[in-house]
Amino acid sequence: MMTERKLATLLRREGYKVTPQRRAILKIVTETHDHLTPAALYERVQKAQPHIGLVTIYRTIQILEQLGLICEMHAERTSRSYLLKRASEHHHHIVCSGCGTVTDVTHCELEKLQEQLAKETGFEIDGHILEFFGYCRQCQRLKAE
Amino acid sequence: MMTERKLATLLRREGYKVTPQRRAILKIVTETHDHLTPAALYERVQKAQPHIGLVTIYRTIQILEQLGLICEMHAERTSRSYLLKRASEHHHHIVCSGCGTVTDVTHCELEKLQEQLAKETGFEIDGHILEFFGYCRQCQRLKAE
DNA sequence: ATGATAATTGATAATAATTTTCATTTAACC
DNA sequence: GGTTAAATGAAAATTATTATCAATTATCAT
Repeated sequence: MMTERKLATLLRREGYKVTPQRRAILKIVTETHDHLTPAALYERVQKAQPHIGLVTIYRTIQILEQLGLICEMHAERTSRSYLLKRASEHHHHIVCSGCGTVTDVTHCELEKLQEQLAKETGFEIDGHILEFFGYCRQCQRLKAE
Repeated sequence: MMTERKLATLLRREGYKVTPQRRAILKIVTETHDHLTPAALYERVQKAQPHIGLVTIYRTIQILEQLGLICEMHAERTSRSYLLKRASEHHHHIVCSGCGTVTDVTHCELEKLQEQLAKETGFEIDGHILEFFGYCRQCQRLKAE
């Protein structure tokens, strides 16, 4: 499991400083199971670090993304949103439209389809994005009420 | 094949007026094979309608999207981008990272996977987004040079 | 064809998301 | 503890998108 401490070590190893602001961000990111926009992350981090600036959030997100430690979601449109990369292999997400909880889908069987499509279309296919959305158990109950 | 004229008829049928501005937008959208951001569409439409406002582009895109006549792309992040919906059924796209050309993938076999995932995770899965990216034949050649 | 009417347009301003700049502060290393 | 390069935050700049509103215009019934 990825913890704040492990992420901090990874950052340090890459030459980044581990500041209290960054530590607070790492804490939130490792503890949450849903995807967060920069603004949402900012709001949560402020509780621990009231004087943090939104810019710091943006900058830290950028670093974490470059190091492949967080994933960007694709289904959201108004703002970007991110979540901790829990699975190290290639994987996809199921996102709850109700609460934003994200579950990983680690068995991806699109490579065959991808090869077939490459033959059919002449494209050299480098990758794909795939995301499922719907309602998690809890939100299904809430909807039913 | 979808033409400017057919789209215009559909708009009129839905109670929308077909203005010269909209006609110019429809023309570009039906003639291009890549996805366009509002700004890119604006730039192209201006050649035919120099006095058109960017707002009109946004508004027309919104109508076309509501009527299901264009698709929004998911891979782009800085701005939204759209393309004519050529296949009426559920389908996906292969996008060229070089030139932006989009090819439809009309055989989607994710329903089974989706059912399986629903069982495994307890999610009620409503849908998915899937997009492939890589290089089209022409851009492969250009890269090779 | 013409005129009435409601929708559309475009200029402008407002809002939202993201990035840049730069002087000040600070984590990491010795 | 001191040095140094990186990080921070305030503020401004940029980019994307949406809202407002007076002037214009496509459509439809004549």
